[in-house]
Amino acid sequence: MNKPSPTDQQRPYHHGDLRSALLAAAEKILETEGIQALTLRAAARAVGVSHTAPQNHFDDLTGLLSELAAVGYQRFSAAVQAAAAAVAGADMRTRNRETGRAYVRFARAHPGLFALMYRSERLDVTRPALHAAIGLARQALRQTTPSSDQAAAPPIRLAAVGAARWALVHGFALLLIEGRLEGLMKAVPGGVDPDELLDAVFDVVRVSVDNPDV
Amino acid sequence: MNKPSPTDQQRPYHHGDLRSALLAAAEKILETEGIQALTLRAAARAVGVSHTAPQNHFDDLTGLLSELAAVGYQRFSAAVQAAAAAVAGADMRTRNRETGRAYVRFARAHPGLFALMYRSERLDVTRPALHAAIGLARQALRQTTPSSDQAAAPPIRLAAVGAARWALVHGFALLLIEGRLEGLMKAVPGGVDPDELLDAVFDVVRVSVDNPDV
DNA sequence: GGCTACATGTTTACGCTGAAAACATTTTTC
DNA sequence: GAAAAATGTTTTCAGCGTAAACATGTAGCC
Repeated sequence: MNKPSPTDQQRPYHHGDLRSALLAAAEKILETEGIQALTLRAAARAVGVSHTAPQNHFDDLTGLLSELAAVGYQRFSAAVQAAAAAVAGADMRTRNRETGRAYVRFARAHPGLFALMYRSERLDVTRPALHAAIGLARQALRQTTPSSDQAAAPPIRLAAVGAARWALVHGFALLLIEGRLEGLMKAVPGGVDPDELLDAVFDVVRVSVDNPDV
Repeated sequence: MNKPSPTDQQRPYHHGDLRSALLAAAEKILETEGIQALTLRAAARAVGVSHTAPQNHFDDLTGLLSELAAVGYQRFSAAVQAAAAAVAGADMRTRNRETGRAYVRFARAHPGLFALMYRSERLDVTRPALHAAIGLARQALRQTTPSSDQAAAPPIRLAAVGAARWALVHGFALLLIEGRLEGLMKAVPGGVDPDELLDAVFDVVRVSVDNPDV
């Protein structure tokens, strides 16, 4: 009805790349204002589009969050893989430490995104993009624990090694970004930063299929 | 205005113990329908009270969630402490394993509550009840890692031991209740249940201030 | 070139939610 | 026994997710 006035010629009816713009805006909101502020309408507002426009690209809020999580998993996989590649020749202990560092580094750099990625109640894992991205991440992580040196251990022990490494790093990352390690870190005379603490954790932990303990 | 008719004499104007009733209803909703269904109004409906009545006891939604989390921390502390007490005489490795089992057992028994307890964006940690309950839990966990045998190790190593144990068990619990360990568990021929996997994790992990590795 | 299908945005509308404000009913306190 | 406080209710408002109807631009097809 309204013909475009000279001042709003800038904005054509079609955005051009609304999907990407919405994802970028959503990530920004997630990292600056928290996940409770990340709404469909807020993302639409940030891009300057009507509040139902996102539905065309993501169906509903779960869709937007899932696609955003998929982006997160892709970046996460790339980061882990790059870290693993950088120490490809080293022994397994070094490789695991380096990928663990990358894991925690990612969580610290994108705390909101990382938390979203592991908040399954808001995600739809059957979405193709998310499903694929999670598979990619799984693959990136698994390649770092090939246990090529300890081939024929009991399967449950191999599974336990994988679970232990994952749990250790994942738990550390989550506790860290939730601020739960603050007390522990401040209790050390002189203070410790997260990187130092993580290194110390690696120094203090041994994960092996042939653990001599019982 | 309306005098009570014979049929609703049952419900006096004052509930009697609305606060407790709301907390119980909230927990039930949390565990059966998930955290996104846990609203002030839903809790009020479940108890059969006006939708603003909860405000008198919890101010707002953050208040309700925080008080519920406090209840969770209290129960959690009791469970961990009971587990520790049951093996009070044993060596440290046994004590840590047993408290770790209790940690994971609690998370599995109350997955919604456990997730809420570590979802800080919805909680107000300055609430006295929650603050106190978290302190209690910290204390219950700390008493299991006194490292009485390794007294004079570098402080950062002691901190790392605590962080490592916590991260390992916490990460395991979270990955487990989010279903992220399903693949790992199914990959083991014959199948594994979470308890077995956790035991295997403990078998495979060694945490010590004097780790000989480097 | 023109016409039709489709993709992409907008407007409108509805029910749910959190929350504040004004009010009603008990209980407690002095 | 009256005043004050605690506890519930009713009313109201704005923000949210989502569906439906509609508008506008794009792309394929003849």
